[in-house]
Amino acid sequence: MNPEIKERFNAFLKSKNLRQTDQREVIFKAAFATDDHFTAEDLLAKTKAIDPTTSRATVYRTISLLIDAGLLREIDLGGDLKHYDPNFNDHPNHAHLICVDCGKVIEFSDDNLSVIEDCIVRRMGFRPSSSSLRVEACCEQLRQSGTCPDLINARLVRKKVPMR
Amino acid sequence: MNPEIKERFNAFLKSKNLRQTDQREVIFKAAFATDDHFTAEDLLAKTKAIDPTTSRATVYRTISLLIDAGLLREIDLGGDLKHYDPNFNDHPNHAHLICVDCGKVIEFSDDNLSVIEDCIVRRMGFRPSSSSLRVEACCEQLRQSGTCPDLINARLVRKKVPMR
DNA sequence: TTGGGTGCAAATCGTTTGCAACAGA
DNA sequence: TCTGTTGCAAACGATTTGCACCCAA
Repeated sequence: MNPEIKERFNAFLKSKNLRQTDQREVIFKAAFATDDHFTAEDLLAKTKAIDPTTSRATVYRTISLLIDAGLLREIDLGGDLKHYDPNFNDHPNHAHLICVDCGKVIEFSDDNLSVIEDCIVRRMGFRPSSSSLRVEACCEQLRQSGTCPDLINARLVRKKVPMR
Repeated sequence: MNPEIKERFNAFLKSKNLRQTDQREVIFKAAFATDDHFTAEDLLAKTKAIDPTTSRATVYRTISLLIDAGLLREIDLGGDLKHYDPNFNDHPNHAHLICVDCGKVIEFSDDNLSVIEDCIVRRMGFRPSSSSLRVEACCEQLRQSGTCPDLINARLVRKKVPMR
């Protein structure tokens, strides 16, 4: 995990006169240990694996802090739960492709796409500040062979496949 | 309002052995009277304006039906409430630009964008089925003149500006 | 010391559901 | 008639909040 992110969190806390607590430390670690996205409940579980005494309320409150600090982003994976993505620090403009067959989530980014999007928005008289793209798609493997390796997990679990 | 959409709804109901009821009629009318997007609560209000006896439960149930029928799409406007967009029938690939200053929502679509997106996803081995793009941006007018005509409505109300 | 932080449990709020009465086909 | 449909109120589930106690600075 990129140590610079932790620096930024500490700086953010200081700038707002907020405190560096053990709980915030643990939740931060849990959130950025991998670049997997997660729900609030996922993060509570990851956190409790490190320190079982951490409360759900504090996890929610810390998620808000991390978002305010610009370190975490809420992403729309199309389900009913909110998902959070800790990977925008390393890949600022990535989008999400969701396999409608197995629920796999694949991150991708493309400069041509970013540039075109930027142009269109500017031509409309705006200055882009953030964008979020989600594509749902079927995998060719399933289409051709009638099966998909991850089909068992379909819909319920949205597994992440990291960027390149 | 495009009368063909109503046909499609009726055909959908028939195909599923579902019934054409007065409530579904009224809710449908309320949803497609304009091409404005709405929340469930918005739709309940629009519906009650026509027939005050319609219940919240039926509105929610009918929204699900309209989505299953492919006539209505859930869209992500970034807030906490789910929004629904009845305008994908006339503009199948449109995206949403949200002004971070006044909350205005502007629909747009662009063929270059659609094509590039399609190419990228296919190159990754998938066949695209649906995509959702939301861009947040600041309006130049605010940046230059320090004011924006709709600033008063900032954040809370997300007003819609229709396509072209 | 002191103002922010925490855990707990209760409250909130959008959405779903069980059920008895109702109504298309 | 036979099912699907409705309204109501209760249930649900994710998230937020009030509060008394706790602790970083």
